Amino acid sequence: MGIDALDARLIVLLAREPRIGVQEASRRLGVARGTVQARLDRLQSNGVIRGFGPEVDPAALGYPVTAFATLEIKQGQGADVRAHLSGVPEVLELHTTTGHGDMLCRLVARSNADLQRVIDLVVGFDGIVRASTAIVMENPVPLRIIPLVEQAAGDS
Amino acid sequence: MGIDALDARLIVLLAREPRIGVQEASRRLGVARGTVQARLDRLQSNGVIRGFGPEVDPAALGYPVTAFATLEIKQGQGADVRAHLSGVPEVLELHTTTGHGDMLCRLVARSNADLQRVIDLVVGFDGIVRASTAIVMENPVPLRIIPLVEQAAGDS
DNA sequence: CACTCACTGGGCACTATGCCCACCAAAAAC
DNA sequence: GTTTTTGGTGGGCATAGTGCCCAGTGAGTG
Repeated sequence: MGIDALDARLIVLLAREPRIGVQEASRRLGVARGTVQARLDRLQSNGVIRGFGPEVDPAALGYPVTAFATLEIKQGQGADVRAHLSGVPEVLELHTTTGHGDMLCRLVARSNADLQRVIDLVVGFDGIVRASTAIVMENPVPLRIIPLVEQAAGDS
Repeated sequence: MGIDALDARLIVLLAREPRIGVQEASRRLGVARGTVQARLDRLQSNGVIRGFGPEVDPAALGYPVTAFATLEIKQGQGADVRAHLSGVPEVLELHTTTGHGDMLCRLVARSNADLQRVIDLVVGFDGIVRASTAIVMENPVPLRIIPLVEQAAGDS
């Protein structure tokens, strides 16, 4: 576990220009193609790189509203709630957490009005005691990984 | 704006097996290669597909702890706080929200102990009045988009 | 009816891929 | 101090995919 500077440069390069292939990457990094191939294989079998799936923008799909909901769960109902929420397409991710709530989930909706429908879908379930929702207004830092990769490479 | 069933099948296919190319995709979908190419181009220029960057697992980088922090900001300090947080690599994303807090950010750390360091980094800034942190224990629903894509295709 | 638009199926040159190999240097093991 | 791994280099190879072109067709629209 751990990553060196070349790994980091490779990941950053792929993050910035995903369309380039192994050949082009080897040229940009100034190393042999075989090296890039070996690094990529290792990073993927390591699990550092999970895959290269398409990044889909919910807004472009017609779901421009994002919200985070903190849920409080009735004791022992965790599994049922998980199953229920995983069946709701508008629930993009779900975490169980410490702290005031028991779960935190990310929601999307077609509009603020539609968010009401989604929230009703989410909390309209027996195991959920209470929900508090925060609507996202701006997203000054979109989900990113590059700075972390660079830091992980720097002090490893 | 909107997506049809073929678009959805293409996105789902790419999400499940990102390594396949246009050729293979056209075979799987039973359409001509040119069609897949045209659809892909359209989805990308639409912004529906933002890109195909590598999905990096912070845990595999040595950051297995994830947390969400709700921040309360001093009036008029929003911009400064944004700039400060975007300079912290462990801040993976940042949103401004309605509700009790003013901002919500996703953090990662090397350990629970290290999380203390990260939180100090984050809140050790003038504009931040208060922070409450929820540590993620489990992630029953990892960030996903497929169900939403399928729904968007179904009722469009 | 004419027109546009998306899809088809084919062809083309070019390039990348996956997979070999021998060779080399630095680090690790003995 | 010598031997063995390990990781990188640079090259070659057949296969396959890419980007890009075209003419033809069928559906939907004005």
